Amino acid sequence: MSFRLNDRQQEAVQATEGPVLVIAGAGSGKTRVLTERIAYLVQEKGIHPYNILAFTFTNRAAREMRERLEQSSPGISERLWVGTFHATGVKILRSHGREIGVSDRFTIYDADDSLDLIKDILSRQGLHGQLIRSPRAIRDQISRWKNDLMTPDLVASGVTDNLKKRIVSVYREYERALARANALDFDDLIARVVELFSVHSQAKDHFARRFQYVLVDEFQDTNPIQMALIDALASYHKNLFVVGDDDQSIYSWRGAKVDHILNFEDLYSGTRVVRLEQNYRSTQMILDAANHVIAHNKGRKGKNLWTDGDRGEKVGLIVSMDEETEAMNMLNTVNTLVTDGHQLRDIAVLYRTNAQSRALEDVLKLGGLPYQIIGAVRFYERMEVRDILAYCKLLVNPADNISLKRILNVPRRALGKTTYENLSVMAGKNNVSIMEILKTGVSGLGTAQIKRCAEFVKLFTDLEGVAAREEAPAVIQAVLDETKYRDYLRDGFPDSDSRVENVDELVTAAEIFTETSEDRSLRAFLEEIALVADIDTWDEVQGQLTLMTLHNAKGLEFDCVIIAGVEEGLVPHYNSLDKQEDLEEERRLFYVGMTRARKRLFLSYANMRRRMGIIEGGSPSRFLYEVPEECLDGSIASDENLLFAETDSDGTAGRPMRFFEGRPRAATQKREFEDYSQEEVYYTVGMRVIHNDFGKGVVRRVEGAGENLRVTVIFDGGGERKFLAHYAPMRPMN
DNA sequence: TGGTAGAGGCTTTTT
DNA sequence: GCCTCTACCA
Repeated sequence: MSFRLNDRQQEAVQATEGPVLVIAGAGSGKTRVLTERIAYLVQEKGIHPYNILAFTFTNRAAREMRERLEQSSPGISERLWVGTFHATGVKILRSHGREIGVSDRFTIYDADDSLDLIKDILSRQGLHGQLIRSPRAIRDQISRWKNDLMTPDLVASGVTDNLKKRIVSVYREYERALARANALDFDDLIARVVELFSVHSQAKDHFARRFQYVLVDEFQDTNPIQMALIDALASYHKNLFVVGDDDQSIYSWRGAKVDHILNFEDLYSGTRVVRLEQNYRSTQMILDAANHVIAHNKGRKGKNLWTDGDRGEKVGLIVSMDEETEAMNMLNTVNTLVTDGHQLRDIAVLYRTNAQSRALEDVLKLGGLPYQIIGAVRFYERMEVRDILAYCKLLVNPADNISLKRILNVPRRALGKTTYENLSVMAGKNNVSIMEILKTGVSGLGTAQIKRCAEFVKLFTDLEGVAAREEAPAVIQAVLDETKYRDYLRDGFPDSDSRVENVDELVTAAEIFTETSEDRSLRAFLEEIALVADIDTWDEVQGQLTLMTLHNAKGLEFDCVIIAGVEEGLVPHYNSLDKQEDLEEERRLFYVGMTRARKRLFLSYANMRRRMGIIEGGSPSRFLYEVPEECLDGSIASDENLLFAETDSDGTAGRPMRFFEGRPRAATQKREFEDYSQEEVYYTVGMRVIHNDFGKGVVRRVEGAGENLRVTVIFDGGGERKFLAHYAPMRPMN
């Protein structure tokens, strides 16, 4: 990037008063604008950092902004509030939560804790298995309601069907259980602040007056509850500065609304709009490719990125037979790039789903290439780490029934399911926590159980003593020692070595935490790790290849980017084929991936892929065809039988828009498929077919082989059906 | 209560 | 294809 700000950037930095909307294209220097603006406010306008609040999307982005500010103006970041919505919510609730009945010792439930709680409620209500939706789906529904500011009462008023009613009752009970356990879930960290502000205007006034300037990064990915928080905080001074790019909105599934950015000017009158379209990151070739792809979206403000830098090399195309071959081809590509003088740490492989990392990982291990995966199996989600953390959470907040449930019988102490259920019922009857029941004396159980419970209470009270005296690392160490947890791992798990390593790693993490934090308590440590995302721990300094999802890559950039699995079914994903909005979000996701690249971009797809254990035929993503041919190095499926046809003339998005005539793969790529029977490749995803009973349709999935070859078809007349291809009166259309 | 085998779900993305 | 949960038996 050039040293001086360009005129647009300058304008954004200096437009300090009133609402400002910055439409910042990928690579247009928005992070720089944000930090320069804060520095400008402090240095030129004499604003105290205490009066400035900035929201970032990740903790990592917050840390980076702090570091940059420290470089240009030392000391500035100390009293400044920069953080994610969630971290900021926690801060506010710790100091003011009491006013709405939130104790300052509340526990944060992450997504898995929430899930455990929902399962607990379902089994208590005897609903397990009765609700069509899985606990996971119920959790996600509840989360969406919360993010839309819908309380159980509000939801209930509009619900008539029985299934929904039952889900609402789970929602209601979920909220009660959270309150009883003195716990807040992720969504509460924001929602409860909004509640606080609406119930206690003094609290709202306090913060609204304090924050003279509010800045929001990645504004396109804010959801209604976050918007409500922003609006409240900026309500007094009205100096709201938001930066975003509607083309990079990729979190609608988390409740984010692009409308917030599209309608910002209507929401805040007198908004000044600044557009940043000059790109300082990528070559013109990469920008051309990306611009053409995103131009296919209808719901956007429209922009065109340009650079006065190099034209650059064409976008590489990697075509492979299956995912293993794809992985090997990518390894080769990476090796070539390294030979060309690129560093491993400047190369990233991006993919749509975490599951795709597996094949890659295997090959990279074989190839001896150092790599780091962001987000595959999260450290803090590992079973053994969660066990120890459950002990810790319980020590900080004994009312946390879900954590108690997790560890009551871990390691084994003969306090199993039945005992837990009995205790749970007793606690419910007396309206106290399960720990309370345990401590005040258990009745109605056998003498053996009563004795075991007493032993558990003794163990826990001892640990409480340690927790009262010691800092986080010592407490965790005590938990490990006194529960003999390492022995439990060694005795019962074949892979105990890495598990023991993980719990030791947790102690190390706590030690590192105490070295850098003022508050060294266990509570502070738990709070810190509850909010870390995988991307926050990413270490870009090491000489390693980086692997991550397209979502995780938001806000990052690399010299070289390889996007894997650019296929129908992955990008765009199966679950997003049916609705136009979903499809456009997939396109934005692909666009985000493309625009991460500074110098070299590679797009890769495979003709076959194993998905959930089943081999499926894949076809190149429709998005690939949206990249201009002159930008591509190589051509997509050099297959003469490949036909181009738009099947969505009626506006129904979601049907693959291209199809193969006849049996292209079997006929022309026979050599590659010698190992497979012809039937396996006879139907391909995206192929047009005609069925005697149901008429015309499009193949959505192909699974199995031979007589078991199953084909899922979406029919033009609506409806999706699965057939055994061998027996169904169906054939490909010509 | 604990162990095991089999069933069933899952894999879209995450603070 | 893998992981988690459940049901059933010891």
